[in-house]
Amino acid sequence: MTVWERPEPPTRPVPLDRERIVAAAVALADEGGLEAVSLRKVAARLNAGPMRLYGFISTKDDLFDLMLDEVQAEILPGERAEDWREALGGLARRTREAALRHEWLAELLGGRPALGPNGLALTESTLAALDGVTDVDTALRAVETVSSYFIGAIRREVAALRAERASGLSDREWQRARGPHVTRELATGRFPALARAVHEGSEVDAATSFATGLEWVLDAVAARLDRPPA
Amino acid sequence: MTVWERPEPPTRPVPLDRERIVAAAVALADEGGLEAVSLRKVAARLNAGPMRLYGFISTKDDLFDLMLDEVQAEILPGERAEDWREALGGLARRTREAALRHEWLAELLGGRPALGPNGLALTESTLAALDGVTDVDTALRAVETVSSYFIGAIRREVAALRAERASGLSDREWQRARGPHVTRELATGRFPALARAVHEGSEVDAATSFATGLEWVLDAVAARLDRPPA
DNA sequence: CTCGGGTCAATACAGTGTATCGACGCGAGA
DNA sequence: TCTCGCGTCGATACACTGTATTGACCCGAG
Repeated sequence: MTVWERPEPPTRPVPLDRERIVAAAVALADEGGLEAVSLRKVAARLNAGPMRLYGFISTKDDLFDLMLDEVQAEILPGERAEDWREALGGLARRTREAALRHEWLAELLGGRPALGPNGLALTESTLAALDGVTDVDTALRAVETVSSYFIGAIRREVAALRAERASGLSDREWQRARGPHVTRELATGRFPALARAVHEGSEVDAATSFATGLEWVLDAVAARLDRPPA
Repeated sequence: MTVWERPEPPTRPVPLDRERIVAAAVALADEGGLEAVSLRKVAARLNAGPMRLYGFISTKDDLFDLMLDEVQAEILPGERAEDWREALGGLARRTREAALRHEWLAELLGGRPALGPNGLALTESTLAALDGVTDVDTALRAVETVSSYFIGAIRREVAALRAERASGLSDREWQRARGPHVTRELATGRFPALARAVHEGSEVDAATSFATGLEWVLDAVAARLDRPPA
């Protein structure tokens, strides 16, 4: 049998692993949001059939868990934080920055327990920064409170960002009255306090708003760390 | 033509309105979570075809907006709050309670601007409680900070609740080590601070954990209200 | 050289959101 | 009273989703 008669050996499938899968999914989400991530599209990016993925994940939620853990690697602190305040504040700031790079992160944050390796490492490093500063219970409470704050804040910020983008309005216009509908509602006089806030409030950018709230919460933690728990 | 020959007049379609649609959607979500809400199923509950809904909403997200506004009605304060602290704290507590009644609320909270009538009324009443207590800017910052806190906290709590339920583990077991996987990870010794926290931390129920963090944040707000802004 | 096992993908299925379109009942005008 | 147009409703259709099943096919062991 000559070469010409023998068929070309079938192209072996591209080797796959979770890393590659997650990378493809993250890329897809960065481009089109979480809803753009479908098993078919992820597989297509890897020149594979959709069913191939089920060797590495067993459900689509698994993929989201992996994606969350993946970006949490970006949030890990560079070097050991100097003090607890820097550790907690840094965690909040770095999470926010990651969420601005990957807006879909806001949808996942707090929505599922983060028990992947990076998620655990993140909790570990945060708790470690509070070691020796207080008792375990207060430390846990502190981490929970700060985490709750920045999860909520990031969520709100990203939601506002998207709404603004979807409305096509400028930054300023949107922040002022949140589109024609709210402007109209305010004009009815049924929401005087809200109207005053919108008209008299000075516009602050999201970054400083986030930072301000964060400082408040960190101050609250500091107040509890100073005295022993009641 | 006798009666027998004339066909029965066609059953006129059930009159529909947004209220009915939203009620059906909320009921569906209460039973099976947000993902159980499909336009087909909502319509089926109302003895209507799916397309019928498009006269009242123009997209599925619209339906979510309406659902969010609907439950926000449950969060509206009964009577005018005594002081700002009661107003902000009450808002947080009532939101949490609503989220425990409607777990799907956690998925929506903070995910979209709440500009429906009840959402606006909620913001109005909250801002009104701060009227005269501080300047507009500080009031806005206070509302944002507290809102961020409880949105994040509720999200975390509901997520934990669901994970626990899905794992089939008991309350205690789960809270202790979050399932076999984390137990194994902790045993490796790579997460000493986390391990200490899990083993030495006293278990607190979600309600008091929420309340504690809330008090901290409210204290932080109080501290800023006392002195004029820097 | 053959056969068994395991891997991969094609097919299938039930379900989704939404666009299109055809039929049909009702109200207005003759 | 008849008719016509309009507007409303739902059947159908489409592109897509996550996932179960199944069948083909390659590799390595006997």
